[in-house]
Amino acid sequence: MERATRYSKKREAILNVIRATDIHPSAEWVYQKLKPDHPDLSLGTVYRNLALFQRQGMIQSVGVVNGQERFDGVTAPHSHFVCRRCGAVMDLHRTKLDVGLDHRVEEEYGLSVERHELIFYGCCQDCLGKAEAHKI
Amino acid sequence: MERATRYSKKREAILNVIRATDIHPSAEWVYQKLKPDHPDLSLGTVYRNLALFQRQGMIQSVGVVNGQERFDGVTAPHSHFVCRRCGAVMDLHRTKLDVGLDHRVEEEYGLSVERHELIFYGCCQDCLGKAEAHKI
DNA sequence: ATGACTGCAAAGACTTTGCATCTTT
DNA sequence: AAAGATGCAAAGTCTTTGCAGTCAT
Repeated sequence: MERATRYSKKREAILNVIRATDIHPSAEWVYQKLKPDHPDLSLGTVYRNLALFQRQGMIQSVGVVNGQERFDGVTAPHSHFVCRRCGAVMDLHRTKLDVGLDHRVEEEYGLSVERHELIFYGCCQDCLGKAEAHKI
Repeated sequence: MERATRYSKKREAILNVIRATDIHPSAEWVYQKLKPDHPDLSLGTVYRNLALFQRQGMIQSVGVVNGQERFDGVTAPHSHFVCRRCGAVMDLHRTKLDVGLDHRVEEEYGLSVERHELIFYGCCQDCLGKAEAHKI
């Protein structure tokens, strides 16, 4: 059983920052974002709370991009796109996956499936534009 | 342009090891597997060659599981299952994804899509069994 | 007061890299 | 001989953790 959690101003702030952005931030990004308003915040606290939020199911990991784990405050199922050039992670809310897919995989392979991730890799619009500009 | 690559006994061995298994090994696993036959192999060489194989498109990363990057010698599109308990990564060859998906995402979002990954997370059969045995 | 939360800094884990040496061509 | 490949070990990144002090209940 997870021990009781008390209120904490910094914990609240960390969750708010994650929920207020759609860039799927890393721990470091959250830390930098909060530093101005919480000068005494430490990176360890960010990591500890990210881990807590994950255990509680309030946020999810989108995976590791360029060595840094990226998080998503939206836990409803949706797909992601990862730019291999700049590391941007974006939501693809319009790309729906079959709702029964998890269950079908369970049946077919005899596994217990909790969730799935559909991730597209490529080059984002920004980077495509920059690459183009560079060539000219 | 990638500089020319010469033959190397160890490089060949590394690729063979990856191609001979379906466990989606980590660098460390490849290293340990080769150590008996190549006592003077170094982990750095494994990393360097894994990076090379990736650039050449001979292997692909399946992502980072429990802190370690995992690789797949099969580059043809297929889905994966990751056990959150033991970290096992397995192929789901029977779970096909729409072939035109990449292209449709490109059109819909104005991105350049190279490939996608569909990964299921849950508990594998082995771990389900162990959990069951533990309860009794 | 109790026990959770945090800052700080050290430790850990994985990966990358510089350099001298060995191999391939 | 020239240039790539490797071993070794140091360095680099990101993340976790121990401990003493602080804060919520």
